Amino acid sequence: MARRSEHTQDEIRSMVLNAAETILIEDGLAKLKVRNIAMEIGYTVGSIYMVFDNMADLILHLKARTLDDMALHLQQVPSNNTAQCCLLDLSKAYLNFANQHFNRWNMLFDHTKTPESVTPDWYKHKITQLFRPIEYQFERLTPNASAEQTQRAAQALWSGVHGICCLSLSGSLDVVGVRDVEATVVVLVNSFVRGWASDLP
Amino acid sequence: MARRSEHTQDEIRSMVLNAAETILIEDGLAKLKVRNIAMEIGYTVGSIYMVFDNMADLILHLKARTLDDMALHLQQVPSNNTAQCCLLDLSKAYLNFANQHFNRWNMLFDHTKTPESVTPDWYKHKITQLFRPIEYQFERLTPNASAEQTQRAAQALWSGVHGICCLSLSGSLDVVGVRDVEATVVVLVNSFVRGWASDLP
DNA sequence: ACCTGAACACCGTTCAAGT
DNA sequence: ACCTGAACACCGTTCAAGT
Repeated sequence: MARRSEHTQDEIRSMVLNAAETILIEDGLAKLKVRNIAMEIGYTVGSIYMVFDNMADLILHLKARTLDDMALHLQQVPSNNTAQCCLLDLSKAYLNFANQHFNRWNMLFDHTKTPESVTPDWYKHKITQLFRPIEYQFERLTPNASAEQTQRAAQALWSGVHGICCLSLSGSLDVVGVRDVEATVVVLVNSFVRGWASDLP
Repeated sequence: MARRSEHTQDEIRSMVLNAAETILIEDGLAKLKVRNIAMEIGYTVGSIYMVFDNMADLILHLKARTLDDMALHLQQVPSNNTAQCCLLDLSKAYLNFANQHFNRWNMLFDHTKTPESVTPDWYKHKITQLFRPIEYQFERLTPNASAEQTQRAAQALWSGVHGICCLSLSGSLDVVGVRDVEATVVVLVNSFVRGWASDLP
């Protein structure tokens, strides 16, 4: 046994990542097991621990990929409209992404698989970057606001949009479909933006 | 062995529930195991399956308890102030509860332990009731709004507050402490309420 | 050096067997 | 009827042993 050398370590690493992502998308995070992945790529469980520290490490990289895809998704939203309109579109785009890539989006907020381990800085940086488009629109909306105020507004609204997606798509809320969720998001964004702008110079 | 009859089924049931809650509070949901609970109450694992269908069933009842406690916590917020002030206080109370009972609050939004099983109606009803105080304040704020509009506003704001707690307390956001989170919540509530009220008659 | 696969510790759940 | 505890299936992780 052993010593096949059919693939480089880097190749195996991306094979693992791809197989894991496919399982995640199709069956959800709960169904993602080392033995599944190993089976899928034609290696044994031990091989996976050659290229990833453990399951938590693997999942962290799956999360990173998802954050990257989400960032791309948000970057495709036109930013030259009115600020309020852009914020609406960004929020709808977020809801859209969460809905279309439900299992991957859901994974982002599952903290059970990685208990109390410190999230690396490069991962936190990706999250920060995700807030940039929203912050940019708030800078356009209220140019005289301080950087701190802008950042807080972006955090408040973006977290708010996330919260609606969170409660709605997870079925905690009694909302019918995605259109219904979108209507709630629209109410949040419009009211918030109007209220925020009316207070700032 | 067996046939001790030291406790009735109902007694065992509440012993299980209490022991589980203690473990949950002290060590978090990830550390809650059947064998832990059995050890704690001086019975064996099999006994737990006499009084609960399975772990998911037990956790559901832990969630229900937490929702009840949260409802009590929110009911203690004075409701005779201005609507905006009351909504602020309610939001702060929610943040407060999430912070003080972090492990129990966190459990409410962990869907990994109970995969795709239908949430019973009595549980959904508890969630609906949790939105009542917020809806009530929106009724006071904009008396001419339709019931549907009021409900949507309550859902938008309350989900928003939850989203901030969610991202902040879980460390996804780069916020320093609870005071910082509260400031973000204040921004959300104030802006939203002002924007909402300015649009409705 | 690379990879295997058996082994380990630890889960939730079941159920024949005792009293 | 109540409760036990051994057994089962299934996890993530490790590591001595092969090539």
